[in-house]
Amino acid sequence: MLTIQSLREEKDLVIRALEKRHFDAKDSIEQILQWDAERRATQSKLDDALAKSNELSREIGGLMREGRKEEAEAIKAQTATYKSISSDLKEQMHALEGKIHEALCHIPNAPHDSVAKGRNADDNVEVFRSGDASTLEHHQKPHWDIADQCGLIDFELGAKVTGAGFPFYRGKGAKLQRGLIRFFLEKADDAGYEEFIPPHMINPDSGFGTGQLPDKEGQMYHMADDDLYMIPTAEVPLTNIYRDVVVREAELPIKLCGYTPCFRREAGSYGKDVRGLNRLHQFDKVEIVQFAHPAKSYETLDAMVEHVKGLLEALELPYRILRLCGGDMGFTSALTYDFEVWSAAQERWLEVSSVSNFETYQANRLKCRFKGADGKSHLVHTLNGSALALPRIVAALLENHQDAQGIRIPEALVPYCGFERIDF
RNA sequence: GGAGGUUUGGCAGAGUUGGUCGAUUGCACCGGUCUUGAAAACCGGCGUACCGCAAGGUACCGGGGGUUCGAAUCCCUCAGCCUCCGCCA
Repeated sequence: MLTIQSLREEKDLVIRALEKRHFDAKDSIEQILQWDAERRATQSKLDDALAKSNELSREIGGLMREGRKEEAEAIKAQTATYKSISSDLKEQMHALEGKIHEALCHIPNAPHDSVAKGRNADDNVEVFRSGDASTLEHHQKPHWDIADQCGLIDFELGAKVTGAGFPFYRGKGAKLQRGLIRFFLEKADDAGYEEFIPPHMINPDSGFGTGQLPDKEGQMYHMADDDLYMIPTAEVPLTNIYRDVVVREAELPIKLCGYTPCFRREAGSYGKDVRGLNRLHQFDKVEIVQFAHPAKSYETLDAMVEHVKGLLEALELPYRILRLCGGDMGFTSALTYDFEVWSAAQERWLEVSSVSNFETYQANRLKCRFKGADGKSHLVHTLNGSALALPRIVAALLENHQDAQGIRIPEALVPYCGFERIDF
């Protein structure tokens, strides 16, 4: 969430930035600042009342030690008024803090200067394109037909055992999956990201830390008995490693990566969006996460974008990079680049990665700070990106690299898969 | 799942017959003296957050709640860790 300091210091800037999301924050920010002023005034009064009763208690302590019981009793009588004053003030404080917190939670991150205003995906700005995004003239089969014909992925079996959106990968389909995961992890390792295998369930505190809660509660699978959520992305456990942690400035940037399955309820999706591998309830992803110095986080973002580009180049897939407009950006992000690969048979772009800088928005919730040269604590900037999400990559590989006889595995991937082709 | 123990500042570790305890001490860390430099020794400093222009004040001894004029110290509750038993890949 936004820091109260940023609202105090640069309210107008924040309001103007949020307009790019078509989010009118003016009233709620004014309200928050008013509550904040009340809160501070209340705290002063509360502190005074507590100071007074602490003082009386010390006096009583002194008198009791000296055995002057009656005098002590007399002072005791005075404490009652301060006690009721301070308990009233405490209540007011908590109420105000609660309201401020609640209101802050409902304001999305302020977009970076470079973010366009825009309403939806149509207003995203294409900043880079690579490869030939044309339609295949012959043998163009959508990936679900190929997956079925070659026995790579069994959607019906998944539907029987679990439900729609939980496919089985089998044979070369499973090996391709495993090969891609290894390929992505090795590349992340080469780039200096430390590998983690995190838990696949998280508690509510972690969900709050990265911003899934309370905003996206309905998108996660929830285990009611234990109050745990299935992770929607490795971002959540990886980023929460540094919840309530003060790091040394010299440690930054901290680079983590991890492979996990991801679980999403995808409530409200339908039609061609969910056909085949386009949208699943469980999918595999390698995620990269960085904790960066605020002065350097946009360099870091650029480096992460370059890393993802390198992966897509190696897989020889046509892709483009979009800078998301205000209206299409996630709630917690300040700047997001989406990567989309071309699906030759579907003739559409499929999102395979989203690389974002959250600036201090997550760090403020996480309370992840570093001690600066000035001796003071500062919030870090957090960033993350998919590198990469598997299903749509598999879809694009199957569709774009098909010929009359089958599928060609890109050279870079062959050592990880152990085969060069998948024959029809 | 059952029984017992435990949870204190970056780490280690005092303090639990409630009363100048936000907390002894050691290590680590920072500054200084000494030294050509370093080590050692000695001296000083050293938790976090909030309120306040400041002086200063308030809160925090796993989380939450309670008793009390007053709680790290007592009670309840939840969680983590350790030991034993049970169950189990």
